[in-house]
Amino acid sequence: MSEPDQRLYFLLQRAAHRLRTTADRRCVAAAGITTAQLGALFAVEERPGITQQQLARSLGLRESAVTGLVTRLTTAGLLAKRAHPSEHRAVVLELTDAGTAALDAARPEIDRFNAELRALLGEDGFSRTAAALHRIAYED
Amino acid sequence: MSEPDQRLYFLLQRAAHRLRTTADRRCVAAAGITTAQLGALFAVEERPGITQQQLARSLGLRESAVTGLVTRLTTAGLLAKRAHPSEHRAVVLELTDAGTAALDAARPEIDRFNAELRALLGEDGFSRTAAALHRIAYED
DNA sequence: GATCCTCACTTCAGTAGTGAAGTGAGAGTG
DNA sequence: CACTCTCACTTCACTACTGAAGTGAGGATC
Repeated sequence: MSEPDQRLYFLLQRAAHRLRTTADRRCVAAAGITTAQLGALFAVEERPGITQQQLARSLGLRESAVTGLVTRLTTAGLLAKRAHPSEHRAVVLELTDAGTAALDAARPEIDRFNAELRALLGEDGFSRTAAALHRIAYED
Repeated sequence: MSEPDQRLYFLLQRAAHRLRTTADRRCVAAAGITTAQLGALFAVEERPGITQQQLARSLGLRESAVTGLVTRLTTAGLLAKRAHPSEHRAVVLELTDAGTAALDAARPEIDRFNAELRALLGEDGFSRTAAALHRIAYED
């Protein structure tokens, strides 16, 4: 047994990058969208009428990143922007039918992906890792 | 106790993204480079004379990504490209003095960062998480 | 000696993000 | 009624990736 790699930061980036590229490939093949776009669609599904600002907070991104993401999704016809009823600056987001369809097409693929991850780490390792990542992601 | 978040993939991306942005900010403040660039400098320090192809493999990136990364680092004067003695296509990478200096300036900052992570997760959580991430990053 | 092949590296278009600066309609204030 | 302020959202320059296609000097083949 060699000593374990102590640079958790680089390990985390490596793992995240590897997972992202393979998940993106599979997700694009299954539904024509990336996992970043999928995350946005999930958030809108969960909270229809969400604003871009709220979406940014929910995804942990800056508003400028969301502007680009939403632009790509509306251009692709998966998301619709409408004026907010009371807040003149705000925009209200909703899934189109195509957006719902893409979500449905992607769901089994990402479920499979998560299941593979669970099998790789084992039940215990999976939940322990999830807890640690949750702590890192949402600390404070 | 609410049920734990089961979507490990999104959790991992969230955690990686959050860590990356804060680490990048601190690393840029301390040494004027990003953590991606720091990773490349580390790899070259560890194996002077490495080729771009080997660097790509070592970082888990495509060669096209390394072309850009190396270009930015040579432009910044932190890395030097030389012709490979025997392989006419290959390029040999070495740290400049400024590169070594940047590495030295960044090292305490990333050590501090890792220490904070270790404190956040606890000794056990840290090593268990590192093991899980290692499995994900280097599976097969 | 011309021809083909190999394969590090490069280039290009696209996605995905930061962070700083800008925009502009509506609310609040005098 | 003009005047400023607020603040979602946008824009811009940049870093950082992928994946597919291109480049070109040197070795192999005939």
